[in-house]
Amino acid sequence: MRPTVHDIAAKAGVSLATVDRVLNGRPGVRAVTRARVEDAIEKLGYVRDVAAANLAKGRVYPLVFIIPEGENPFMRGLEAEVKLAATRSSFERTRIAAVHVPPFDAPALVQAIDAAVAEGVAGIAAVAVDAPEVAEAIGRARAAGVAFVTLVSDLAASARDHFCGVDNVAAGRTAGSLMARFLGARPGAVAVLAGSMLVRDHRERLEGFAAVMAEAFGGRRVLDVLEGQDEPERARALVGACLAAHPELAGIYSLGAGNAGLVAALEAAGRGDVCVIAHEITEPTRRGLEHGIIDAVLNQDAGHEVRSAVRVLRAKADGLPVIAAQERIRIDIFIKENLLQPLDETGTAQAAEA
Amino acid sequence: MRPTVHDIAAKAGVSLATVDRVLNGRPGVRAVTRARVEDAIEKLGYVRDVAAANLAKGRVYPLVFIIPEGENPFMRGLEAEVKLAATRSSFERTRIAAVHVPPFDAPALVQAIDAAVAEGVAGIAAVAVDAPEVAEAIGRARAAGVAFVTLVSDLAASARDHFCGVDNVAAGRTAGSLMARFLGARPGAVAVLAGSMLVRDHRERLEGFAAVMAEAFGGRRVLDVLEGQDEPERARALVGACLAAHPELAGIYSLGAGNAGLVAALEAAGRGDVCVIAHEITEPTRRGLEHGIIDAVLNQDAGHEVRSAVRVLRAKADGLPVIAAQERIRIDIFIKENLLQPLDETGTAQAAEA
DNA sequence: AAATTTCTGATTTACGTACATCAGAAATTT
DNA sequence: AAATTTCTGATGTACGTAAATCAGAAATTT
Repeated sequence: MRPTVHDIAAKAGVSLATVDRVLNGRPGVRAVTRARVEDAIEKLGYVRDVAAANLAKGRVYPLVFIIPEGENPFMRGLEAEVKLAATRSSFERTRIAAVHVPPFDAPALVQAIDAAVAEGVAGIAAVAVDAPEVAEAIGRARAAGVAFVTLVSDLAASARDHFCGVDNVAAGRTAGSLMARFLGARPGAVAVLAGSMLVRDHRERLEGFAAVMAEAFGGRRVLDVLEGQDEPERARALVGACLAAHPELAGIYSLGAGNAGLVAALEAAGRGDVCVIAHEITEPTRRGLEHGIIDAVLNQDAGHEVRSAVRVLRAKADGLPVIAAQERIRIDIFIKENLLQPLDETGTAQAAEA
Repeated sequence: MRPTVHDIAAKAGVSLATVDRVLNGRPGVRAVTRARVEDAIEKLGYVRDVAAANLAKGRVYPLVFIIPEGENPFMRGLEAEVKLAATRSSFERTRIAAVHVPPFDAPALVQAIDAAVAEGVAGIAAVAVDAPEVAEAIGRARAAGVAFVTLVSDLAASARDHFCGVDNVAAGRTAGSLMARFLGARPGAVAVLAGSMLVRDHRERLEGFAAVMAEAFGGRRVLDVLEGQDEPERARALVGACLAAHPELAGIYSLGAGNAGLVAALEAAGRGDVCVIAHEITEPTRRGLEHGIIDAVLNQDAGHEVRSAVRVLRAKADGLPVIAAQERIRIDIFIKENLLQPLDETGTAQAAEA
C-alpha cells in the first residue's frame, strides 16, 4: 500500500497537522521539524494522492477555448474535442467552456479574450490571429493572472504562456520531402493552395515546403500561392484555373482548408496523376485519400492538442512547471494504407483487426 | 456544481442507502422505487465521481506484463513504458508488475502465465508467442477469472480478451505502398529482412507487403526472406551477403528488429541509394533516418499500447465493455522531417518550436 | 389477523487529503 | 521569572462515494 500522511506523521513523530503544514508550505513549522518531516516523506517515498487532494480541495478551474466559427472541418473537429474534454472535465475539477469568434478577425478575438478575463476564468486557449492588438489583449489577460495558450496557430512567443500545436515549418518540410520523393525524376512545377498568408501557420508551412523544393534535384518550380480563404468554392475555382493553365503540373500542396473544393477540381479535370499532399484528416481529405486523389495527408491530432492545452493551463494556473517534451504535438503522416476507419457516433467500433 | 448521490436521494425522495443500491446494482429495491431513482439520475444528469468512488472502494488491480528479455530495443522501450505506467499506477488503484521471459519461448511464457494466475493477479498482458500451448495457458487464466490481453504480437483471436497492437497486415501494406512510391519506375528487386517467420506479427507484415509489391507496376520481385532472429550481427551478415549477391537491389524492407546490423551493412557497402523501410523508432532506426540510410520508419507507440492494455485489463476485470475504437493503435509513419527529437532522461525538453 | 419475508430509511465508518480551530508546549523576548 | 511570541498537537469537518448495520415499514404468505 502507498504511504499516507498518517504514515509520515508516525515516522516523523509529529502530528498530522504538522505534516499538512509541511506538505502545503504553510507557516508555523520550525526548520528542524520541517526537515524531519521531509526526511520521512523522502524515506517513505510518499506521493500525494491527487484524487483525494482534489476531492478535499473542491477547487475548480474555469477554462475557456476560443475557436473560429465557420465550416472549416478541422476547426469543427477541434470544437468537438473541446466538447469531449468538457464532459470529462468535471472529473478533473475543471470547467471547460467554448466560445466562437469569426475566423481571421482580430478585434473579435480581442473582445472574446477581454470578456473571458472579466468573467474571471483561470485560463484561456485560443486559435490566435497574429496581430499586435491580440498580443496586447493576451498581455492584459496574463497581467490579470489568467494563463494563456495559443492553439494550432501561434503568435509572438513572448505574449503567451505556451503554444499547443505542431512545428509548422517542419510540417512544410515534411510535405516537401514527401512530394519530392513521390515525384522522383518526374518533371513539372508544383502549386500551393493556402487559406491566407495572413495566418502564421500557413506562412510557416509554405516556408518549410519552399525550402525543400528549392533543395530537391536542383530546384523544382513552385507556382505563386493560391489563396482560397479556406473556402471550398474558391479553392475549386482557383485549382481548376491553375490545372487548365498548367497542363504539365506535377503536384499540389494544400496547406490550409477548403480541400473539398480541391478534390472536386481534380476530379472534374480528371487529373488523378497529380501528386497531392494536404493537411488534416477530415471528411474530404479522407475521401480523397481513399479514392487516390490525395496521396498523403499530414495531420495534427486535435484531441492531443486540446488535452495538452488543458494540462498546460491547469499547470500554469497552479504555478507549476510544464514538461515541454511531454506536450509536443506530432505531425502524423497518413497515406491510404495506414488510414484508420473513422469512429462511428457511438464510439462502438468496427473491428481493429480480424 | 455536479449533482451528487445526495441530490439524487433528495430528488427521488429516498435515502442514500437506496440510491447506493440502485447505483451499484445491489438487491433490495422494489422495481417502482428503482425506476424513481433511475429517473432522478437521468434528470439530474448524474455521473459518478470515479475518483471519489475509487477512493472509497480502495480496490486495487494487480496486473502483470510479461515481456521478452534480450536486447531488442523496441522491447526495452516497451518495458520502460510499463515501468512508467507502474509509477503512475498507484493513482489509478492499479499495481503493475513486469516479468521477463526468453523471446520466442512458448514453454517459458506458459510458465509465466500460470505463475501469475497462481499469484492471484486481476489481469495479464503478454507479448504472445503463437503456439497452441500458449493458447491453452491463456484459456486456463481466463477460466480462473483473470483478464488477458496480447501485446504487440497476437495469437488466435478466441484465446484472449483483446489485442493491444497494430494491424500488422495494414502495416505491411503501408510499407509496400511507400516503397512502391519511393522507387517509382526504378527497376530492381526488393529484399525483406525479418526476425523469424514463427511470430505472427512478422508473418502478417510480410503478407501485406508482398501483396502490394505484387500489385505495383505489374509486380516487383521480392527476394527470399532473410531471417535475422532480431539479432544485429546476423542481420548485418545476411544483408551484407544479399547486397553483394544483388547489385541491382532497389529496396529493403526490415519488418523486425536487428536494425543496427542492417544500417551497418548498408554503410559498409556504401549503398545509400537503396530504399530502406524499417519498423519502430529506436536508436539505430533514428540514426538511420537522420543519416539518410533509412527512408521511412513505421512505428507503433509503445506508450499507447501499454496504456491501452491497462485500460482494457481494468475494464475486463470489472466486467465493463471495451470501446474498441478508442483502443485502436495507429501505425505512425516517420521520415527524417517529422521525426521529433528524443526526450532526455529527465523529461525536460529541447524546445518544440522557436 | 398474525407471522413472515422483502424492502427501505437512517446512521455510521471509511478512503486520503485539505483546512480550520483551539489549547498547550516550547522558544524567545522583556 | 514573567510575558510574549512562535510552534506543535489534538481534534473535527469536509469532499463524494462505498459499504455495512439495524430498525422499521410495507408487502406477502399462512
